[in-house]
Amino acid sequence: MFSKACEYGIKAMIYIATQSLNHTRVKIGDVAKNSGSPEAFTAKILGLLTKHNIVNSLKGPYGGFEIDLLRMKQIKISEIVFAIDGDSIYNGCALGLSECNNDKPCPMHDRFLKVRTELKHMLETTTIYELATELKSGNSVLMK
Amino acid sequence: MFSKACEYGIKAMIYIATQSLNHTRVKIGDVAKNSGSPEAFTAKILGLLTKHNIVNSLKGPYGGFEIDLLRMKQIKISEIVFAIDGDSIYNGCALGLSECNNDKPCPMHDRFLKVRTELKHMLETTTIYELATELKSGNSVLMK
DNA sequence: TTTATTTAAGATAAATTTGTCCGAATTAAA
DNA sequence: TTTAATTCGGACAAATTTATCTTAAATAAA
Repeated sequence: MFSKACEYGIKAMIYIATQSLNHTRVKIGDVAKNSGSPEAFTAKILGLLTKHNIVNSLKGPYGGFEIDLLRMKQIKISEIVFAIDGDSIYNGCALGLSECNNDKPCPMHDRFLKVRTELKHMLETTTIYELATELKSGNSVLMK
Repeated sequence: MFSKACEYGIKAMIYIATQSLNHTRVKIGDVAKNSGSPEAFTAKILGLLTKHNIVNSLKGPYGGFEIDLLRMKQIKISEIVFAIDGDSIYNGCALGLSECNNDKPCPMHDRFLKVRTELKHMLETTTIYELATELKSGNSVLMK
């Protein structure tokens, strides 16, 4: 469904958020370790998210990643997915047609639209804050 | 969402079905041309679907691919997806955790389950026959 | 039986995604 | 100002997916 890059990005964001709730800034090594993702690859993805102002980074000693509380309540999972995977998940045709719309739909268009609308709605109404608080309270886990 | 292999497989099946409705057996070249997919790759995927008894093939002159009418009404899109992409789309965790379930859910588990259940239901209730008749009647198109 | 036509199967190649490595830039503290 | 710790950026490498090519096997017709 999502690319690996996207999975790592979301997991990293959730972990950083849980730590930011404690006012703790985290280094990339911590992020990788606590989200069960490869460090160098996760670093690259966080660089991308930093550029998109989805997460905040500071270089040097005592540096690392953080998300401020206000921002954390605004950021929807859809923004992370969009920054990493683009809009293919929202607009791509199920059968890969480059032009697939209500006028000239692929055979699965209508049926697929319903599923995707629900997916989109879910991603657009779920915040990093929600997922982070649920994780923190032990209602979910980040690692297998 | 689906792999390219899966997209090609579904499109090929729909096209073959429209021709089988006319009692016309089709060669791989026709399939590729009329479904807008690469010929050799589509051939390989149809080989896989043939092994799974999802489509019927005949070698030699006047050979090609066909689906009999009865079978066409039984085959669900889910079977094609499963034959090509496996069950990852149904069982894979949104965040890639190897063990993600109700007991130890990833942070997106519940929200994702809802979307996936709908996707699964859609794939399990749509037959090749339905998609082929809709295509044949001009309600949809296979090529951009 | 020979020939032409078709799918089958496996080797190979190209493209994309996933992943690592290393040096540069930044910055806090000594 | 020097040093150490950190992210940043780009080159590189590995793995997977996508795609092609070539030869074999099957089969219908002449």
